[in-house]
Amino acid sequence: MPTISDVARAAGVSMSTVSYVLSGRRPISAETQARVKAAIAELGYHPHAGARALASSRTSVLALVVPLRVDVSVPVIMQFVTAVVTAARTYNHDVLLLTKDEGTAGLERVAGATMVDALIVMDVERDDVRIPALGRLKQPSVLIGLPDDAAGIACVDLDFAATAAECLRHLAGHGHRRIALVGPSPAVYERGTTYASRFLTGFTDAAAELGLDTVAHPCGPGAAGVRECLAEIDAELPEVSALVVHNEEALVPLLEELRASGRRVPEDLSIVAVCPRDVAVGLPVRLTSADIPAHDVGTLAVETAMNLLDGRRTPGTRLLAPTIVERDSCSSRD
Amino acid sequence: MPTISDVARAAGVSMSTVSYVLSGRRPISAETQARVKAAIAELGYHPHAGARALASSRTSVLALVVPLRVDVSVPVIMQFVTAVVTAARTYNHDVLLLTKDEGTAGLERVAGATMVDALIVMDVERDDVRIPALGRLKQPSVLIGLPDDAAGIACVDLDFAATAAECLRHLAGHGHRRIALVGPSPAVYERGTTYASRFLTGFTDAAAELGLDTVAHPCGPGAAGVRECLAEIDAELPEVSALVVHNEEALVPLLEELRASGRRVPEDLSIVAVCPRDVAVGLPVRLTSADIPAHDVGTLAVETAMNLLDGRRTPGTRLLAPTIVERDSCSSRD
DNA sequence: AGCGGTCGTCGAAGCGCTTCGACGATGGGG
DNA sequence: CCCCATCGTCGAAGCGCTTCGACGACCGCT
Repeated sequence: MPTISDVARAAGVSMSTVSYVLSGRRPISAETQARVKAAIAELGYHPHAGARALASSRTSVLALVVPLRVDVSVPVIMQFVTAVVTAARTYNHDVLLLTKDEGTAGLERVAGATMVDALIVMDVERDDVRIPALGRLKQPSVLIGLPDDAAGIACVDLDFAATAAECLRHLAGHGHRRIALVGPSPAVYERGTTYASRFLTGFTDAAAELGLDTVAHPCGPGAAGVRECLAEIDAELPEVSALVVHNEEALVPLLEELRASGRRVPEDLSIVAVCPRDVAVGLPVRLTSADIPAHDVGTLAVETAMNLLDGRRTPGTRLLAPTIVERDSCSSRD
Repeated sequence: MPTISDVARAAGVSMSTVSYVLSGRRPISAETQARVKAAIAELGYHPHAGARALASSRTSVLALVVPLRVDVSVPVIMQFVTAVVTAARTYNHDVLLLTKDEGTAGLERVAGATMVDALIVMDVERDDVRIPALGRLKQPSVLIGLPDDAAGIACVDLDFAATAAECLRHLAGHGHRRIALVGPSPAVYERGTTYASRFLTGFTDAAAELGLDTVAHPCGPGAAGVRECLAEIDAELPEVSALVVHNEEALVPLLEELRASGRRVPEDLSIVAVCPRDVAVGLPVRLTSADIPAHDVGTLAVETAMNLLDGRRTPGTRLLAPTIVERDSCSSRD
């Protein structure tokens, strides 16, 4: 492995000159640059990450904390992950993958050891113990999600309250007045994952504002969860004409259950789903959906982290506006 | 951030003593150890990863290369990833996440910069360009998968040929003689992902050996792919009584399509699927399946990497034996 | 002609850790 | 009783890089 001084010797310059060519932090003449770059290419030189980190106290690595045990759909998580990794690479950063189950210790380990420049944390809860821990680190962090007390922390997420309102507005625009929310699994609410409650609040508020008759129910896993949820909805809101489904896992069994019980979508029941586009179009009925912009959120999280690293002040919380895409699961009533 | 010399001063010993307490590479008296550990705890000392890497040329980081664009099911990939991350932590290592689309450059970057101690590479293809590149690195690597020429490289995977044979044996044991393989998407074959061809070869060989009538077809994405695949199977092998499905993505639309066309599982058609357990039990019909042991494979990959790092010789290729779990999708004929 | 200011480059001082050789202090064997 | 191991600890030399201060050379002014 050649070192920077091998390169310097080969190019007939000093180590510092090589370093400045690489970092661009001081002006170097075109000819010198060319000679240095040639030497680098010829020797196949790669700067040693550890040495660089030691001397500069920057690592070019981002930590990404992902949930391991999940009630939220795996493909969605993976979309966030790939968005973050891809975006990080555009800033010449790599991504160190931590799992949520390491809790606070994992954060402290990688931050304390100066393994990363910044942290991006997914799946934050209402009153997440990791938040105070993050505050104590010397590295900046960005949350994907929105805890109760987001003071002083950068947060990025979809605006779930607005999304719920938009779903209702869309259905109301098609003449629906009796609408039910099929929510995430009860476990998600209990854990205090705030996107669930933000969506629910948005749903309830918009329903009141629009003068709609609504009920909301969490929906447990599997066909059994779906059946139970539907039964409760039917009992509490007879002649419901539309469903807002904020639960990806429930989508397949839900459509199956409706089909089995002879209710056609959208003729008998309209559906607006909250899910990534590819899920919406991959089902037997192409669902009208509010997109979960995992890619945008992940990218924005990385950008925010980079701004923080550059000492730029950033808005504390960034909530992305919802987008509804009309497909085949929504009919009009009048 | 306290450094090792702060700790040394606080404990009244030299830096090297602190270092030896931490690494255990030289004997240190119990009293001294206690004093040092107390100082470490009190100061909240964390060794600086970069400095450590520079001095010792070991990073305690593993690179994991995952496929980004996938025809293989995302949850399965995620299972490998979590297995690798979890196993790595038991060896006090962290995981740097690379995506396959960076190709050879990504490997060379992290290896050249000494960011990682070893590499674990998923989704290797028949004649993967990354294999020669891996050979050139100074770090060892472990493949999850099996290329054509696995000489000199550590590989870990499920024994797909044996798995196929086992599936056929299971069905033959239930009296089935006319059996079709629903394979991965054509794209998977074209890309040269060898698990597909290994499975196919195992299927064909075992069919001959058992004297079965079989056909094999790849199965494109979505409901359309399934329909086409089934049509071809029915045309080429009338009165087929069982399906071996080696394609997770096809499972949902396949069951849907069978239901829609009035074929009951398992009364009219038996199915053995190749997929992780949770997928097999999460469908309308609980499928008899050959397990994809993502967790075991991931763990074994990490163990292999650690052995390699310790200079231990390891068997070049480790293929895990299949396990078939009987559920509700297989009926007997006689 | 003399002065200040860029520009391009160099030298050297660390960054925080590991590890090698050395060295007193014990202890056991001949 | 002496010698040689062994044990526990220390000092110092790097590991490969960044960065700060310095310093000629050269420019355009006055």
